[in-house]
Amino acid sequence: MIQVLLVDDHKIFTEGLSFILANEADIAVVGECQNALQVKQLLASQAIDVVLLDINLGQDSGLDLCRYIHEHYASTKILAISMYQEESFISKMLKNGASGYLLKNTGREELLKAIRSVYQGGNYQSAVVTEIIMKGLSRQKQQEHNIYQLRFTRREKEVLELIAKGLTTREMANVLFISEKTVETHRSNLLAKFDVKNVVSLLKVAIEYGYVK
Amino acid sequence: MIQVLLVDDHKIFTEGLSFILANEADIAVVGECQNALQVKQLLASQAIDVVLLDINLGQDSGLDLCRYIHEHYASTKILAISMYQEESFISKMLKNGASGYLLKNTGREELLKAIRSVYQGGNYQSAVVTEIIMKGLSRQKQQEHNIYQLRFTRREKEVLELIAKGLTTREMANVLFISEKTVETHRSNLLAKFDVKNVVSLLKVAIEYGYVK
DNA sequence: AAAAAAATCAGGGTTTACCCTGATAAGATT
DNA sequence: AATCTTATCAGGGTAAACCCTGATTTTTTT
Repeated sequence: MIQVLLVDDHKIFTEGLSFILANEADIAVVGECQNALQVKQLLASQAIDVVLLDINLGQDSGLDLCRYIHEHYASTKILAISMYQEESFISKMLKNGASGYLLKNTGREELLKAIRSVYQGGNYQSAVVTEIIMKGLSRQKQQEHNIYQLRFTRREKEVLELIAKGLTTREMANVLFISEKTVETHRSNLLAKFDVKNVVSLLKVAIEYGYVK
Repeated sequence: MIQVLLVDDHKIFTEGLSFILANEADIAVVGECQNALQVKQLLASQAIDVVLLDINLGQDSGLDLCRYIHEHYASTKILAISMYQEESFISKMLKNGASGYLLKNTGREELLKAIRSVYQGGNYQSAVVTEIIMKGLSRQKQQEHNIYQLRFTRREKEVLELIAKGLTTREMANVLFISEKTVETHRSNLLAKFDVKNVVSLLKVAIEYGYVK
């Protein structure tokens, strides 16, 4: 009997999955969680074989939770579920210990196949996901400037957020207790990293790629 | 028997719903659609009582589809489902003919209640949604400056879009064949209407409220 | 220990954004 | 006919953004 835990902040989704899985003789849903805390508590009290984990857990980070589970419960397999087919998400989840990545637009059959596959120690990626990863890999080789894998320093993130709040250079300098010149440097670096020429474009791209909300 | 149609581009979600609803004696799921075209075709061939409609249909706009259904099949009730609790989304859906709005984090019980309620000609809003709408309404009354009902002139819309593309005043002037001063006037009017003090905030608010994508 | 990355700041410059007042003219509305 | 809205443009100013070069110190990585 495969002990399965469902994790998604959308209750109706986990309930739906629960109904789907209820029909399978070899699968038992032992819990449905809406947030990271619930998951940690449940894992502490009970052995779980497979966790169906949504990346987007509202407040909590599905990524962090994924790593947590993988580190603390090595034998528990994780199947990431997401509606986003961004390559960055997928590769991050896989790096953080997920044995598979499913999109929410996959069907019941594939879900069942994936659960059984990872339970037996294997991996499972849907065809679509595999394709995306492949494309990502080849893209990485070709073009150096990949906006999905930009890395920012602590300060750059802070400045980006303050820019998004509409603060001017002077205001940011006051908030961060650094000189205006330093703020300008960080902003300038951000513009270069995003390959844009003014803050308006910066903000737009940053929102578009989820770096700020 | 309530004839229900499920519309969501995430197959696994509609399948989950389908399983949930299968247990109810008075409800029959007569179809699951992943896009607008499928919905239109199915509606043309079959009478539907209630459509569970996700706002986010990938390519297609759930909003437009909502209006389409409401206009062409007046007796068909629409229950909007979304993971977003933005007041703008909710009110837009309700304006476009939805009889109710559910968040994806509502449970099975509430879903069933909502379906039966709208089927009988009523409306249904979950407590959370009601609260959000109320807040929105009271906000409208209190503060005269209601960002949701701002009206823009043709030029203002054009300038806003160009700003969002990151163009400078000069570039906009060239594109629109008007003087820089005129562009400045339009931009200035936009800043005033949105009640912000620079283009960065302008863009952010405009994106937030759906005036630009 | 050495190298790389990150954070800090400055001078000095150009460009763009932003603000205010004021004005004209065409088109829509009442 | 009178009014309102929209679109157009100008002068003249301040503030902010943006660019380039160059530099020091701290932190992190190798």
